[in-house]
Amino acid sequence: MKETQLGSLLRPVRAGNAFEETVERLLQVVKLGVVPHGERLPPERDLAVHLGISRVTLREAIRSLQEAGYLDVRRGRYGGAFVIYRPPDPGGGDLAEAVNQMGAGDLADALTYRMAIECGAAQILATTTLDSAQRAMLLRRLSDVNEAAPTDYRRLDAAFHLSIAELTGSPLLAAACADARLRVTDLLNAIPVLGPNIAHAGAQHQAIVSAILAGDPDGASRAVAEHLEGTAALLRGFLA
Amino acid sequence: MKETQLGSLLRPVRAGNAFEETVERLLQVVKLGVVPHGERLPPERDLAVHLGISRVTLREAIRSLQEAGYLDVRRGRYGGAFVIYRPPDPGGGDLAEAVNQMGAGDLADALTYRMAIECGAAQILATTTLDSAQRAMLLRRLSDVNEAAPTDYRRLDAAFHLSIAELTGSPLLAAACADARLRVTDLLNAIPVLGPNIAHAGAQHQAIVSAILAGDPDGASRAVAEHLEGTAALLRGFLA
DNA sequence: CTTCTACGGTATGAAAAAATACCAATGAGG
DNA sequence: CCTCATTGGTATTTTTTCATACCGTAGAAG
Repeated sequence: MKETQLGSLLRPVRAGNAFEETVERLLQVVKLGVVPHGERLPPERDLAVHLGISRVTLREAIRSLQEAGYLDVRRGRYGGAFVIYRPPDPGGGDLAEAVNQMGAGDLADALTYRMAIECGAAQILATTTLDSAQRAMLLRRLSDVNEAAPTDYRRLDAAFHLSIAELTGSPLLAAACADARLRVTDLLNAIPVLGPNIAHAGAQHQAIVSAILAGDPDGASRAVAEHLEGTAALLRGFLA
Repeated sequence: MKETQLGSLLRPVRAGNAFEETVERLLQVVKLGVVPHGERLPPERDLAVHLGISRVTLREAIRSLQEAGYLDVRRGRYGGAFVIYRPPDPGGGDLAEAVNQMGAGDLADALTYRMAIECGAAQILATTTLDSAQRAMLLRRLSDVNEAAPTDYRRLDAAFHLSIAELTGSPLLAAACADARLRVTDLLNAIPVLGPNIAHAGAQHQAIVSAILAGDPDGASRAVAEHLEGTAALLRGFLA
């Protein structure tokens, strides 16, 4: 009984070594399309500072991503680490395989976590008074994703969801939201991007934004819950 | 515009060195009263495994807490690291000082984060069908905190809040909830535990549990929001 | 076609952290 | 009392990570 609480606090101080964590982080930046195909990552020195690691460790991580075919690293001025990864076929991959690569418990955990974070974020944003720039940003992200080509859909969808957390002004919340999304990226990428689904998701995105702008926390939260429950149910279905 | 999103993902891979993080973690276990006065921490070897660090690093952290007067370490069988820390006077400390030790931005961040996480967790728990053991646990935690002596109040309050996240069954969410609480522990400890406040909080705790058991997500979320908003407003008031 | 400079590439020594093995003390139980 | 299992204490080596300084390259600008 007290053991549960100890477990929540005495969890690992660090997920792995600096190298592995860095590879993972960069990989997700690439897979999420935050730095899209053809673009380059920030210079090594800057990146190392932002990630809070030494340049040596960062370089090891970059090299492993280079060898894995995600990055093209060029030297000289105007050089850098260019993303050559292309998001998987929007037609979808082997979802069952992707789901089973992750443990059943881990999947449920990730889905619950994401649901809580994103509902909470939307709810908070709906209670906040947004200035015009913030409203513009939100609407911009909404139209971006709802007008996206299939190839860019996942990337812009992620950007939209993340924007909600970022607009709350809480870096902690934004980080948690990014983290939650990262845990299901591979699974989402395996789901085909189909017209009807996009249209449905688009309406839900619109509902989320409307509730936020209307200052309706319950509505915003419920809209997010409905939106996420769709994919969550789909993913859970592949556990059996 | 894209810079914000990069910032959310290219944040530091690790908060500090292993030693500092370990000290911080253990300190919060002690301050939160998860291991109460007189009890002992798990054996070093177990602890090191749970925290994912080497025993050497763990021992350095323990020694610094020992020197700081939080722990009494005894050797031999039935020995261990015993907590000798006593929670601060429930009469409250210097709140203004505690608030100003933390940056204004950090405080707002922490409060927003906590609000989102706890609202989300309560909401999710309210949509879950709880078995009898889970209901019993929730009610137990509720009565624990609502019947607590002033000395134990903060500890049992923390346990109650954390239980909500734990009962969702998501370790990630539980960890996030613990983390959110830890960020405001020092501030809460500086707030005097007064009769009227306890009574008020008790009613709110009751409302939260009722909404959860009634399967009312919006109500649960709103109850949590109201509960947290009280202390949040108080803390924010000390920023000026 | 030279220069300038922002980038990646390399080398080296120090520090932090981990892995491993072993020592020492304590106190309950026989 | 003595035993012995469990716990903290110590020492040593290896691996990882960091800090710093410096080298090499490309390509735009002149």
